[in-house]
Amino acid sequence: MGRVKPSKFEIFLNYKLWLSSVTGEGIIEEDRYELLQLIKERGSLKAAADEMKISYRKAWGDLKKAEELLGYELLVRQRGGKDGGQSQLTDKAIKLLAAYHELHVKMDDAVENAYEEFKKFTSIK
Amino acid sequence: MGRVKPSKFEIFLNYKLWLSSVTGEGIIEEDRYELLQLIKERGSLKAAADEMKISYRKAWGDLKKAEELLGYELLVRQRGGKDGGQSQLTDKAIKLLAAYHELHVKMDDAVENAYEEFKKFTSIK
DNA sequence: AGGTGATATGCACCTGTATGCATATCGATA
DNA sequence: TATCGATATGCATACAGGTGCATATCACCT
Repeated sequence: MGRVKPSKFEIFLNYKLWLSSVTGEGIIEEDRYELLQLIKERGSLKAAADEMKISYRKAWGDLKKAEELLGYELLVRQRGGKDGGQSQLTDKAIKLLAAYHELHVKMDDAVENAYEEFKKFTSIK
Repeated sequence: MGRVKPSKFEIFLNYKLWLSSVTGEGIIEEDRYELLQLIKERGSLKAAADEMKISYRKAWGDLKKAEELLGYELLVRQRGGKDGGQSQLTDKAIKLLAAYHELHVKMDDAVENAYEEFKKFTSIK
């Protein structure tokens, strides 16, 4: 979520950006982006969920739904083995993350600009 | 809520913009903007709520909370009278709406641009 | 072969938010 | 001054999404 605080005013300007299916169901938004990012770093869904302090149950369910909506896999999962298992991002997932990030950066800029406009409003009062 | 559909791809790009208090509590977002807009046109909170198909109870509660967070009134209410009563927007409310709208227009542009970036992603596939 | 720890998934519960319902207040007009 | 319809507000219920818990599966390592 983006956030800007116009000075001298107790109003904050926020925005949320997300990718969705035709039906409007969310695929990737702020939290899922972070979750995927953490999985990429930790190589584990559980570790990522723990870090984000959300239940593994939810993290898993969210990703499953996202994959279902996208029609392709976001994770390469491995069960069993030395450490019990692990998960990595697929190439598509990595590209999707990059695209989302790109979008977010652009939106941040836009909000920053819009903020100027808002300051005018606050000065009119 | 803004929405753009990158062609040839079943993914939609959405965003939501809202003003909030320091604590993050929402003051004005899409729905409340529309509600206020309708009140402006109809001169009635009830009529606006009906039109939006939300309960009067909720509409009323939402506005009350918004006013509370802003620290000033959004509506000039009148109870009783010929038609039972009516509501109009205060000057501040009108300015706030205009400011919000301005922000939204800017964001729409930004999304439109970001959309180009996203198309690149979809072509990589 | 058994232990271990992450992935996989159903289900019951919990909690915050919306909806509905009930009721009070108010004031111009008939 | 009685009526009517919108504003005002409490409260109980309905509902959705998240959390926790339980349980199964899997495969490397000792």
